[in-house]
Amino acid sequence: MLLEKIIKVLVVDDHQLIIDGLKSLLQDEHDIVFAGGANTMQQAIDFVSKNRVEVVLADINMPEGSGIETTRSLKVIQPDIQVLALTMHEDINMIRMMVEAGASGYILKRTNMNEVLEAIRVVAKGGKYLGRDVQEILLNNMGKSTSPAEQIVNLSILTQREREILNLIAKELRNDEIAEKLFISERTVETHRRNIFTKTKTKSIVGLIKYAMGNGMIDQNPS
Amino acid sequence: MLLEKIIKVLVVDDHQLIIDGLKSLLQDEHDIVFAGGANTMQQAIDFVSKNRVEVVLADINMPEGSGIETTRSLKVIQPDIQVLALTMHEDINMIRMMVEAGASGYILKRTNMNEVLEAIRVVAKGGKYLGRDVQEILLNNMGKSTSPAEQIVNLSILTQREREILNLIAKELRNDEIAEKLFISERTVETHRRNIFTKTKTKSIVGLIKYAMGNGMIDQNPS
DNA sequence: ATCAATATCCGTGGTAGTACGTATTTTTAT
DNA sequence: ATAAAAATACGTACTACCACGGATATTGAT
Repeated sequence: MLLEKIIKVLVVDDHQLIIDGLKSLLQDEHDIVFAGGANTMQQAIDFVSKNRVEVVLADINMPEGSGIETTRSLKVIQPDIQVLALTMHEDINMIRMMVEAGASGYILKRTNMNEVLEAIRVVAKGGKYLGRDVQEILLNNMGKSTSPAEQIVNLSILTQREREILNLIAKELRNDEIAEKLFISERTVETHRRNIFTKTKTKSIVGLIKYAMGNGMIDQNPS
Repeated sequence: MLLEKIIKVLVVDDHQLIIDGLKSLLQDEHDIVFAGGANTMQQAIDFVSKNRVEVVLADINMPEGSGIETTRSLKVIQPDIQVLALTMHEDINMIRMMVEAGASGYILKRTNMNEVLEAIRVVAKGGKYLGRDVQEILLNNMGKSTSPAEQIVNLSILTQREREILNLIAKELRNDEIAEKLFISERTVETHRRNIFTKTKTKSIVGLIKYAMGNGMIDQNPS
């Protein structure tokens, strides 16, 4: 192509190794350049504030801060930036929410590099890209949830307090221990707990923990 | 160096993207060659049966089959093979178990590529390598568990039945539902459950699910 | 032949979480 | 200024899970 523009890509992933790997892969392409890497959502926001990039290739399952919020922030800073979500988990709701938040594409880590390159080129031109497997998931789950509107609103994000409590639940604290720690009544903890279940559309702790781990909502570290 | 031998490396990871990334990175090194990639433990075993490799760089948190068993199998097929465990999770017990199973090194995905290359070279020479952060974790957790011997024996692996039940627990079935499904008494399920807790050294479902997800013991897929 | 591991089962009692409904205060957004 | 969202709190009844201690049948290894 004649007037091809070089696509500057920022890679966001909490695993440095993956950044290194993608850097190496992107460097082999003539029309794409690795602009930088970020290990946290905050670093990504900082980078985008100071440097112009066309595409952000971001793992959205990261400990601090959801990919949804970050995507919104990035779009505010640079409205024409294209966010390409990269994730291990094939969560139907997450896909919907990311698209809603302004992501231009969604691909799974199990896809190969060619597809990632294709996706980068498509979104850089302003197009939308959903990985083949993602499309399948979407098709297979058609109608499996209530109307997108209300659902996305509810699911979107837990409040700060709810996050805090979710993390303590994940640390295996009992309700009474959480109550003591936060200087609130055990009843309040119960209420928060119920709201967390409702918002995450989970019905048991098992489901909640899987959801939370899958969405990087809790720190894996024992501490 | 003069008589440097080329190190052939097999990369095992369920995410094709990571294999692609590591391939690209390894290709830049003069003394290392990317021999192949495998997406499952079985593929890895097949590959090693047919091809000679010096080092297996493997993500041990994969859905089907634990990294421990696979490491043992690989060492049986090619006793002088060096297994380098690569993982996201910094689980003290997993580290112990992998080392016990014959792994030559253990590094976290959040380390950078230089360390990975260093690790590959060290283990290829027959040395042992533990990532800096892994060493820290080991130091910080000194004495936090009982004598290694008994612990590893107990922890090693769940029985088939226990795995089965663990998976049903992870699917959010209640004890009575599991009992019904497996045509056994609810009491039996409770007993298995107790044994699973004991073996995994977890004390609550929350801990158990985190452990199981971290060690790839359960299928993430909803199905 | 015997031991260890696995898988099965029971009782009894205790505890933590769950469902449901309701309500007040504080903060935030318009 | 007013409405909506968030955080706080209570009661009552119910259920699932957990702790403990025991028991038996089956299998496989030595």
